[in-house]
Amino acid sequence: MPRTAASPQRGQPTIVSIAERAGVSIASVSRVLNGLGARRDTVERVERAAAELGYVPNAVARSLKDGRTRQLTFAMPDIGNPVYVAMVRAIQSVAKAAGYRLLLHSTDAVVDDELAVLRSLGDRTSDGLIICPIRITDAHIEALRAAAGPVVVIGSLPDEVPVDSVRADSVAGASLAVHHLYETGRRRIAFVNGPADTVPGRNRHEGYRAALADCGLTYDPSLVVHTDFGIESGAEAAEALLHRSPDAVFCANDQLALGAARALHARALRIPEDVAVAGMDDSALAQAGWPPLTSVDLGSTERGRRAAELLLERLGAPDSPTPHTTTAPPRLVVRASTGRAAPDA
Amino acid sequence: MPRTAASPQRGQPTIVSIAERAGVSIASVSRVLNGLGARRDTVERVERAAAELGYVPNAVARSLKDGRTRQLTFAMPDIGNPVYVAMVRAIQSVAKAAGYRLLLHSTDAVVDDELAVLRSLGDRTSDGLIICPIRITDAHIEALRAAAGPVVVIGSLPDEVPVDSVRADSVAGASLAVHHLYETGRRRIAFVNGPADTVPGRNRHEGYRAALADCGLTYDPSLVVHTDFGIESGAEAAEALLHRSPDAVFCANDQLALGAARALHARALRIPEDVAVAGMDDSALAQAGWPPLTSVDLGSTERGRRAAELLLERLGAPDSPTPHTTTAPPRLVVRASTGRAAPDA
DNA sequence: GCACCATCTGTAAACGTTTCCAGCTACGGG
DNA sequence: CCCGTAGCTGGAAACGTTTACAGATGGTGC
Repeated sequence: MPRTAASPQRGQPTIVSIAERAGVSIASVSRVLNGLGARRDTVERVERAAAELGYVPNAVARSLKDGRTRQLTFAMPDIGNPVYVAMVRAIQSVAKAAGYRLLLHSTDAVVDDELAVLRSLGDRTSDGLIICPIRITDAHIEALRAAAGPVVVIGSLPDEVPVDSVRADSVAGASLAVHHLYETGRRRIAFVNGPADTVPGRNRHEGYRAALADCGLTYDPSLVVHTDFGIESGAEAAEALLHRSPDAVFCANDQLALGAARALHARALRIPEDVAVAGMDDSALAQAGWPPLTSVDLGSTERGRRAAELLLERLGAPDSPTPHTTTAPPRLVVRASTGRAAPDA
Repeated sequence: MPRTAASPQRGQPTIVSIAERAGVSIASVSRVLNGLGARRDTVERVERAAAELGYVPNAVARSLKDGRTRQLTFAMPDIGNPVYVAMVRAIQSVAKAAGYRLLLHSTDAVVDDELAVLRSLGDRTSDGLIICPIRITDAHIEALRAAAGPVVVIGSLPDEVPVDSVRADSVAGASLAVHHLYETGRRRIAFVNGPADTVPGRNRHEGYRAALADCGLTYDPSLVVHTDFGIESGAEAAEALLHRSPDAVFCANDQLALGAARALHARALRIPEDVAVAGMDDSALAQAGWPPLTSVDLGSTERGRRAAELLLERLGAPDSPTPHTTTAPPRLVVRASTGRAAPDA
C-alpha cells in the first residue's frame, strides 16, 4: 500500500507543524527557512524540526502571497515537429537556469486553443507566455493587446502590435535556398510549401518567388504545391510534382524534404544527381536521412532562447515601454542533397 | 506602451471587485460564478460586473483552497528523442481532456535532477508525476517510496516497489527483431546498443543475446557496441562495426539506426541487399529516411497514454491499495530496410 | 394575520505562506 | 542604576478563493 505517499494530500507538514514542534511562532519558522536573522538556538530547533518532518514549502501558498508562480508557459502548434522541439529545449534550458518551470501547450494550431491560452494568462497560472502561432488573425491581435501578463510571440506580428516578438526571416531564408539551387545549376526548381494561409507559408512562397525573379527564372505555378507540414505530405507532393520533371525540389521544411526525398528514392531517382532536394529549419531531421539535407537554418534554437530571455527581461521590468523585436538571420547549410547535377541528365 | 497588460500584476479584478461593483457579498459572487443557486437578479448583476471587469478567476488561490493544481508533471530524459515526444503528446492529450495542464521536465537522465523532481512533488506544484528514468538506482527507489504524491513510472521497477508503472518489453522486442533478421537470412547480426548501465540498454542486450541463442547463432562480443542513444553515435558505431562485415545491424533505437544507415550509405553499401538495418521504437524517424526502417514498436504512445490514465485514476482514488503495472507488448513493424539479402553477396 | 419553511444572502474561517509592526530581552553606556 | 538600543520574536494581516453557518427575506398554508 502506498504509504505516507498518496494519502491525505492534506497531511503534509506546514510551517505550523514545524512551529509547534520547535516551540516557536510561524513567523520565526518562516524567517529561519528564508535565511533571515534569528538566534542561533532558534535556527537550530527550526531546522531540526523541519528536517524531521520532511518539510517542503508549499509553492502554491507562496505564489498566492507574492503573486508569482515561477512558471512559464510555452504554446506551440505541434510538438511532433522538431523545430518546436528545438524551441522547447532552448526555452526549458533558459527557464530552468532562471528557476522557472515550464508549462507546455500543444495547440495543433487551432485558433481557439491559442486564444484560450492567451486568455488563461489571466488565471495567474504562469508568470508569462511564449506563444508561437502560425496563423495570426485579428482575434489574435486583440487578445495579445488585452493579455493579462507578459507575452512574447515567436512569429511575425504587424509592427503596430505592442508585444515583444522574435522572428525568423523566412523570406530571406527561402531566397537563400533558391539562389543556392540556381547557382548549382538547377533551372526547374519545384516548391513544396506548407499551407498558404499561414505566415510561414506565405513568407516562404514570397521568398521563393522573389529569388526566382532575381535569377531570371519564370514562376511556374504548376511547380508549386501547398500542403501541410508533415513527412507524408512531402512524399505525396513530390510524387505529384515528378511528372513536371523538376531538377530540384525545394521544401518549406525538413519534414517535407524528407518526404520528398523518400518519394525520389522510391522512383530510383538519384539525389542530387537527378534531382536536388533542400529543406528549411535545419532541424535534427536534416542529418537523419540520406543524403544529408541541405537546409536553411532559421534559428529555432536561437529563437527559443531569445524568446525566453525576452520574457524574463519583461518579468524583471514589467512596464519598460518599448516592445523588443529581434529577427534571427537565416543561414544556409549546404549538405550532400544539393550537389551539382549529373553532367548529362 | 503595453497598456493594461503587463503592469501591476496585482491590479487584476478579483471576486472582491466584482462584489463591490455588483453590490453583493463575495460569497454570492463565488456562488454565482460556480453556478450554485442565486436569485435571478443577483446572478445578472454579478455576471454583468464580472464581464465588465474582464474577471478571470485566480487559479493559484483556488488551488490553495482546494489542494489541487490541475497540473501534471512529466519528467523524461531527453525531449530531443522522438520516443519521448510521442509520450509527451499522448500524455498531453489525456491530460488536456481531463482538464489538466502539463508541466515538462527534461532531466538529461541526470540522477540528481530526477530525484529533485521526485522531491518537488512535495511542493504541491502539480497533482501528480509521470517519470521516465532510464537508470534506476537505490536512491530512486527510496525517493519513490517517500514520494509526497501520486507517481507513475514509465520503466521497469523491481516488483516490490509499490508504485504504479508502465513498462515496455524491451527483451521481447529485441528478440523479435533478431528473429526477424535471422528469418530473412542474416547470420552476422551486429548490435548497436545504448549505454550498458541503463535499463533499456541491459534489456535490449539480453533480448539480443537470447534470440541469438534461440536461433543457434553464437554471441560474438566484437559485433556489439555500446554508445549513447543519438544519431551521430549510431553512425560512428556502425562505421566501427563495418570491418567485422556484418550482414545486419540491429540498433537499440531508431536514432541509432538512422545513423547506422547513413554510415552504410556513405560506404555505398546497399540496404537491405548488402546489410539489413533494424531499429527500435518505431518512432516518426523510422519512416523519415530511406529505405524506411524496420523497427520494433515498443508502444511509446500507448505507454504515455496509459501512464496518464493510471495517474488520473490514482488521483481519483488516492489510496486504492495495489499498484498497477501494465506492460505494452512489442510489435515488429517490417519495412524495406530488412528485405532479403542479395542472392550472392 | 401568523407561523413555518424554503430560498437566498452575508459573515467569517480556512488553505499556507510572507511580512509589518510592536513588544520583549539583554546589553552597553552614561 | 537606569535608559536607549539592537536584535529577536510573536501576533496578526494579507494574498484570492470556497464554504459552513446563521441570519434575512419572501411565500405559503392555515
